[in-house]
Amino acid sequence: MNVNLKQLAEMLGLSQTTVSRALNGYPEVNAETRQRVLSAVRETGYRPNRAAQRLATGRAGSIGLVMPIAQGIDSDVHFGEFLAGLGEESVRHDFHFVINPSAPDDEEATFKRLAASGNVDALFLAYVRANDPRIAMLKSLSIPFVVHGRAIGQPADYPFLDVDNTGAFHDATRLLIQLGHRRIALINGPGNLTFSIRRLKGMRRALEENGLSLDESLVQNSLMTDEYGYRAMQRFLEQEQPPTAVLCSSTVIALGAVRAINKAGLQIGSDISLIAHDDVLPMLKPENFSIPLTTTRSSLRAAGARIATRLISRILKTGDYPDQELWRTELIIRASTGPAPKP
Amino acid sequence: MNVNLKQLAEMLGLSQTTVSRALNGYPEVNAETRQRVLSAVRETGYRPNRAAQRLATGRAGSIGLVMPIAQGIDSDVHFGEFLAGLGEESVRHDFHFVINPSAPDDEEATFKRLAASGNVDALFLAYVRANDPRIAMLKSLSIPFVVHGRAIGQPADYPFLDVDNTGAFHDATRLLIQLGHRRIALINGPGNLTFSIRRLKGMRRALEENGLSLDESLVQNSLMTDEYGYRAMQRFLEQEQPPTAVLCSSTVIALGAVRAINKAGLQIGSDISLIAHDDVLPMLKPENFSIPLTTTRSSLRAAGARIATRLISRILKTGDYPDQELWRTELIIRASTGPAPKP
DNA sequence: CGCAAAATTCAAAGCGCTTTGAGTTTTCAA
DNA sequence: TTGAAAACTCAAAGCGCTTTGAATTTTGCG
Repeated sequence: MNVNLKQLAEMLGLSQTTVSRALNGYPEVNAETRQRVLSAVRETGYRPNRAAQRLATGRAGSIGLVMPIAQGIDSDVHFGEFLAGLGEESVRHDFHFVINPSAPDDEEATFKRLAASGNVDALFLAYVRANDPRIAMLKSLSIPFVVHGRAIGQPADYPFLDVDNTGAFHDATRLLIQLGHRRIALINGPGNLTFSIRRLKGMRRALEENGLSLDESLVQNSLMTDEYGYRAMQRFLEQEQPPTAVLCSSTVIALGAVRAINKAGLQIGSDISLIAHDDVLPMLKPENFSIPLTTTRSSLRAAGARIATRLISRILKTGDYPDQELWRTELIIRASTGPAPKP
Repeated sequence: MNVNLKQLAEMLGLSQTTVSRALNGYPEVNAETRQRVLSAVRETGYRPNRAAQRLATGRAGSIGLVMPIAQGIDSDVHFGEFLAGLGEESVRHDFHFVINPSAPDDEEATFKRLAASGNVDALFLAYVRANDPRIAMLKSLSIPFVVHGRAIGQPADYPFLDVDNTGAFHDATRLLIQLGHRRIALINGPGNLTFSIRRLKGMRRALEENGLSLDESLVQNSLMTDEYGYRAMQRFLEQEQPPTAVLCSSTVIALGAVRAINKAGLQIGSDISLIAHDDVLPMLKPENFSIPLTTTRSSLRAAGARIATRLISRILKTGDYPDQELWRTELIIRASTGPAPKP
């Protein structure tokens, strides 16, 4: 049914060597010969056997993901969305995944095992923590990797793709201040993850630049779920001096926050302003909220695709991508932000 | 660094054949010899080269997923959770994934391509639609597959794992009727998916068994998101004769429904009862709702793991699992259900 | 004991691809 | 025209495993 290289070469009256070279873009093949090969491929539907390629080249043709099974992360919407981007791009290059779920305390061992197994030729790390020991470990592993995020408290001398979280929340906070808000709350992601830390930092910086200081009682760290968003917002609103504005680290959190605000009988955009970070989840669009949300935006799916591209190009040694990227976010104004209410 | 079969065999003074057989559980190896081999493996940390195995056996060692990128499905929490189960189990057997995102109208072609590529030796299908043509296509493909769900309107003569959706919603509805409810609403998943169809059917049957009939205006089909749950519930409550109970096809939907109910100033469990289907999403536990939810429960992650087990056992021709499984759900009573309010 | 049968073990042939090192043919300046 | 360099093409050797078919050793029974 399926032809293999040998048969293809025979049909063309060429050697396997030449055909293989023609296919893999080697320069020492006559242009005309290459055309003949290519059109034969089209006719026969020839597809190289990946296992043979892998064996011959020593490349595994797959990327290792360690999927954290810590509570609330694994089946996180955010992770799924990221995965979609990664998958979309990988499949284009015929790359596989090895998804390795792992408990947090076993992650380092899992990475090592994965790298040693020879089953993957690149690794991917996400959910970076403050001074993440896993990065040093990855560096020692002599296998390409890209980190989604950046550590804190250690030199950024490794390949990463990160979103400018500090900048995003700095800009969002500044906007709120310009609108007259003075008490601003933050419903953040888990406190040990660097993106949460940086978002808080951006917020704090903007406050300080305007002579304001952060009220720690208006900061909440937790998993980014609707439920936590709801509870946090409710707690904030129960304070003697409730905030007039709130930042949410995800639209999923915003979902709960909005619910609490509505329940309290307050009007979003006038009584209280809300800005959420938008990962561009197709299932939760900020413009579909009853009051469309002002957001800082950065597509998680695009990030996944980009990381796949970079990893694959590194493996195949093609193309030339920057080793470190910091994506700026866009601040998009919708109806959930407005001037601070008169006291 | 890493030993290979040849070296291992040399160390042991055996032939590659014998070592290979010892490792793969062939019977014609002396028990003592096998022990020697096994302990040598432990000492050297020998791991067979998967690419070579794949080439030699013709098995790809991976499972193909077609990840729908239709709006609202791809990065669906439910899909992520399922994936976690699948991944957890696969990695245990050193199996890979080929995740192939695909637009709905291109899915059949994607499956075919995947099967023909030789890159996968089993396929997996989810999000089954009423008279799903993809099943016939899978049957024609001569590659093992398991369907998550079941079609409707064609013989169930293929391997599947399904949840008894009809039974689940039948039982839930019956409970509500026993509690005195007469007007019961349903916020369902997409109307073209079979699990939605069966849930409606279960509900309808329970109603009819009790001399009641379904009010079509109390049924809503849509993506299973918070937002749709909210809107549907709101619409129901605006009716002249609002329902006194509602069934939700997912806890995610329940999230929105609860929000709408609260907003309307109604009390869950007394003014209105709610039962949701619980996929056991770690991020959204029914017992954590402000009013804990009564649910029909069936773990999506467990389903993923089970499907992986079955597929792998089929590929390796080990073990012996049933070809068709229908999982019953549990009906768990919590505080969101109560007697119908007096009219 | 002797010999056929059963129990082990082995050498060698692939699996389908890449790549090395060696031709063979063309091209082009002298 | 000629010879060296440039441009192509090729045969063959792996990559590390499984598996076939044969060889060797043990076992069991007359």
